[in-house]
Amino acid sequence: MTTRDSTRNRILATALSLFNDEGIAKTSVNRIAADLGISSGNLYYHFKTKEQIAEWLVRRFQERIEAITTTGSKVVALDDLWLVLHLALEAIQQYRFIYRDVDFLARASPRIAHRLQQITLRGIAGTERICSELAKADVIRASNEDVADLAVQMVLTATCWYTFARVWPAGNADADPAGRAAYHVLTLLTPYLKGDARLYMSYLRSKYLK
Amino acid sequence: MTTRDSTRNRILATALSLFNDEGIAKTSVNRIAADLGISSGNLYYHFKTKEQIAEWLVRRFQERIEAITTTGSKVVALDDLWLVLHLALEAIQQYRFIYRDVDFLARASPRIAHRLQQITLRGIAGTERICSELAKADVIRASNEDVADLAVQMVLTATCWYTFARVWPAGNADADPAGRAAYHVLTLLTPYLKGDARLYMSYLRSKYLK
DNA sequence: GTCTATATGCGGATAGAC
DNA sequence: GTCTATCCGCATATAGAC
Repeated sequence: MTTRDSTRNRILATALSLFNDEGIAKTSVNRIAADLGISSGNLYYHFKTKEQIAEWLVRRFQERIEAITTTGSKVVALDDLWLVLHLALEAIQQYRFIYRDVDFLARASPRIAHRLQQITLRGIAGTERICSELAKADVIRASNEDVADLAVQMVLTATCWYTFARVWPAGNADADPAGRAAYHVLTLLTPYLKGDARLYMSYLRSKYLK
Repeated sequence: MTTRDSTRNRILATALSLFNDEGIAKTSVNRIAADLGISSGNLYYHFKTKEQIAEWLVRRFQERIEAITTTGSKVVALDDLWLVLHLALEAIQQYRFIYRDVDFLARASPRIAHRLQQITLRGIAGTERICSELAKADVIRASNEDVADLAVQMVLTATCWYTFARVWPAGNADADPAGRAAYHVLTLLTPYLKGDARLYMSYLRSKYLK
């Protein structure tokens, strides 16, 4: 690993942290450099613009999300969905600036906008696949149409959760935010659940709603 | 009406339009003044800061939303919910900068953050009331717990819809965006619907999904 | 109420030395 | 690769004339 790679990564790490904590709009390139202890001239050597930094972070997020949603393991129980959801929501939380500042990002660069749309479409497709496997495994009872609607709703909830939590006081204070978020996404399945899957949901409810 | 009020209102109108079109972060006070054809000095006479402009817009939004959700008319059919939803989503669309830049706004001022939380809580409470009336009227079959979850999901979807549509290609291109959004919120009720309410949903589906 | 003029500072970005 | 120095432009905000 060359020194150059290392600095690049440290820039990305510091930027991610600042973007998450202060918001992209309020984070200046100078600030990133200062926090990292390097000169802004040096930073500009590695990234020509702030948008370029953001784009690389989005790219990393995409890789991570797609690694999660394309694991081809079989889905036969609610727990399998729970795991995937949890991993995805952890990633979303670690890169939470993305969905908090979606509008800013999409405006800043058409390439980022396109990448975000890709992520959404693949997320919905992956979720749809998982749900229809759950239907096949008799965990839920749902038509193809139901499953399609469900997948959209689940992805919407997952991606918007941390933003929504900001305006819903009951939604944030929590030791395990990703778990709480995953619970809320799973709640969408409630009316479709069959048999013991209902019991599992009750267990999750008791765990996440005090 | 004095001249002062008129200018104030024109500032708010221009600011709203620019916030919606360009985003708050990218809209400078100078730009608002320029678009309006007044000097920035004049604008500062009316509003000390950009946040103050935003706060007044949020206040107006709140008044409008609360006027919608506190209309005490009886809810006996899906159509009653449809109307309320449509009005709320039209308001959300007209003030769409609010939920697009929620994070920015909440950071900019604790008072705005608090106001947004108020709006959310009252929105959820109002939605819950409507849903339980629908249950009483036998339009849907849902427990109190179901209704509580449902209300949160509906408000989340309604408030985040226009943001989500930005990353979901299938969600935006539409002649009647508020109608489309309302349809998606109503979809959450699908599994709970009884009897002819199902037919009504089918009708909406055919109308909004081509 | 409204304007012009201006102070002040910060963020983005580059040049050139080491 | 990294630093220092620096330029440019824009945004916020104020002072004072009309």
